[in-house]
Amino acid sequence: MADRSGLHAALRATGHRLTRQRLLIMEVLEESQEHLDANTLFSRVHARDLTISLSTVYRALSIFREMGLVEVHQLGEEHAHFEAVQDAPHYHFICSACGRVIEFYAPQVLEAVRGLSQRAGLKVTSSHLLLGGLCPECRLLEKD
Amino acid sequence: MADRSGLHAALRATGHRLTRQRLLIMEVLEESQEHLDANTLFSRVHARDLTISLSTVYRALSIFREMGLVEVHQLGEEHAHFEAVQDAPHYHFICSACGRVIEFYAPQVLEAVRGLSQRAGLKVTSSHLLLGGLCPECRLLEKD
DNA sequence: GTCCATGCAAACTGTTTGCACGCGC
DNA sequence: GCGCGTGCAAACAGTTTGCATGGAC
Repeated sequence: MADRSGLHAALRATGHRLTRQRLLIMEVLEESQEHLDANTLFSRVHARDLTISLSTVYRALSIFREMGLVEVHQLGEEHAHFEAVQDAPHYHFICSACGRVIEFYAPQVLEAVRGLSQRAGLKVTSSHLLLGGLCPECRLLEKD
Repeated sequence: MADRSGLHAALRATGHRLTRQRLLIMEVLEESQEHLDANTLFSRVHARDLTISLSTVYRALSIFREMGLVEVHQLGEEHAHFEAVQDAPHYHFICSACGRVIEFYAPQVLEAVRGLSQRAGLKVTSSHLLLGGLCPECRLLEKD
């Protein structure tokens, strides 16, 4: 999806146009393997294109989300964080001391969810597991 | 905790005072086994005490959270939802069609988290698993 | 040329805060 | 009586929206 033509095709398929701004926003999103909030994403995009506006970033994120290209996470109860979707589903740990976000994989969770959805008759289309606590470093610091 | 003396003791232990407002807010929270957002909670509380204010609700929820009496959930990416803590940890499924929230238990998740935290050296103090999708009813409706 | 996408500023929602008064202890 | 807790209104942060212009197709 990192390539222009892939994004172009995906946009056309959903009735949207490929614009300079949308291309740039998706590029920055994919380059930064982090969970950017709207402001950080905006400043990175703005650094490369001074005319781009914050609302355009929000609007692009909104349609990317509808298209399934971007996921939204509510980390740490504050504002939203965005990331380009990846192949394998993953989850997040956020350190309450330093704020660092650690990604992890947990196939057992997927299995548990699958079993549950069958038993309860649910159709599960998204799953977010968010852990909070202390990361290894902060854990040591707190020891004293 | 539903009783006045329990709340009183818990508040005193953390250097807070028992007020008419805090007692009422906790009562309403415990009566409603739902995930109330601040406005709903406020209106229920307000119905019994016309002088109470929304900021008092927010302030009470804030100290209840610090005290570990109340949990906050970000359901459906909108505003926060609050609920009195329960004995067993549980998780949430939210139907994207009707908005209904279904609680469920999944001990496998706890185990997966425990294994992960040992391996990665994390100290996990909170875990939220939020599933999205279609509930049994809405799933049938969407079939056609 | 058509109509969607953009930039700007203003609106909006959920939540927090400053201040003077009131009440728990 | 001391000092925290309250109500009110104003501030605040993040996000969305109305409108006129610009650009994708």
